Amino acid sequence: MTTETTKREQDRPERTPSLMLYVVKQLELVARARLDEVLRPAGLTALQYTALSVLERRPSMTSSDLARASFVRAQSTSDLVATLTKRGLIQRTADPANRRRLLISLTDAGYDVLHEYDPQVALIEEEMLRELDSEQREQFRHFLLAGREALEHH
Amino acid sequence: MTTETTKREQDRPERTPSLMLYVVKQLELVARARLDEVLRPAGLTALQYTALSVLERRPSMTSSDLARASFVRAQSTSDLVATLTKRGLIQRTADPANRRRLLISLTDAGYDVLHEYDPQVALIEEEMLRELDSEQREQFRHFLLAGREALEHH
DNA sequence: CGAATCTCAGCTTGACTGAGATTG
DNA sequence: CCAATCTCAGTCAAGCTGAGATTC
Repeated sequence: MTTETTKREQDRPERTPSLMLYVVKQLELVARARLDEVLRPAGLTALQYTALSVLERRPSMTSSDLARASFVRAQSTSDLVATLTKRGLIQRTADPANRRRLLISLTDAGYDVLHEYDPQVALIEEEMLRELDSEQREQFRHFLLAGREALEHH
Repeated sequence: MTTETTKREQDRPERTPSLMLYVVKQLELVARARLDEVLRPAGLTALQYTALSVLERRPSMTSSDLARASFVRAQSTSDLVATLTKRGLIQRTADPANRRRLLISLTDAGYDVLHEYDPQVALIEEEMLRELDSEQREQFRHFLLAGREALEHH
């Protein structure tokens, strides 16, 4: 037991208010839990749903592109891509200009399942922003994007 | 090949600007990557560091409390607690008032390693908030906390 | 040859579920 | 008896590294 050597409370300096880094993490945790809950009937995880919506926004990505957009290694997306391909939600076709690239795109089924959940996902988003007027929402978005930009470039 | 049945771009409605839910996730991803990078020399993950700082803020938690604070099951923290205990960063002592509760607290070593990284963690935080003045930082914090609150209570 | 991409194999972390023991 | 806690065992998801093949 090391109790004898434990600093007493009053020997320890006060800690600053909880880090915003930590609050960001908590918000993401709660949001993902809510997303998973809504998507469970479709047999989709929040990660898979996010991948589909990234693909819709930026069609004709390779899995490497998808990985970079998600800040992970290219190898890590292979299971994800395999699963979504097997379920017929995405399709891969060789890039005619560069045969080592396999371009991924949404199938109609992928497009449909993605938008089937739009209303419920929008509801979660709306709930998160409930207290905020439209000006505050724009500020919030700006703060989040600025933080991401600032940390992204090493 | 399902190319024949793929909807053409112009048949698909425009998608709304990217979800804030998604931007929150990206910010968290980048921030965690930066934290892991800084903590690597200490052999600590961002998760472990976060657990230590939660424990400092709210001493004498049980692993169940810690789990609740992190929105995970109590069983999921067992490896984390075991690892930190083995490394001598936390200690567990029976609650005299309730012998089935094992109270977790930081050891001096845990306290020291936690604060050894304060400056570097504060730098990441500062970098994330670089563009924001103090009023904006308060707003940002408020937005994050309000979002967490709103989503938390189902 | 070098850089980028894709694939395969194996590993690690951190969640999860379920069952059982103990305590209040 | 019930609820909460802790522990153990097994599973699963999603990252990682490393190696090898292919293509530009």
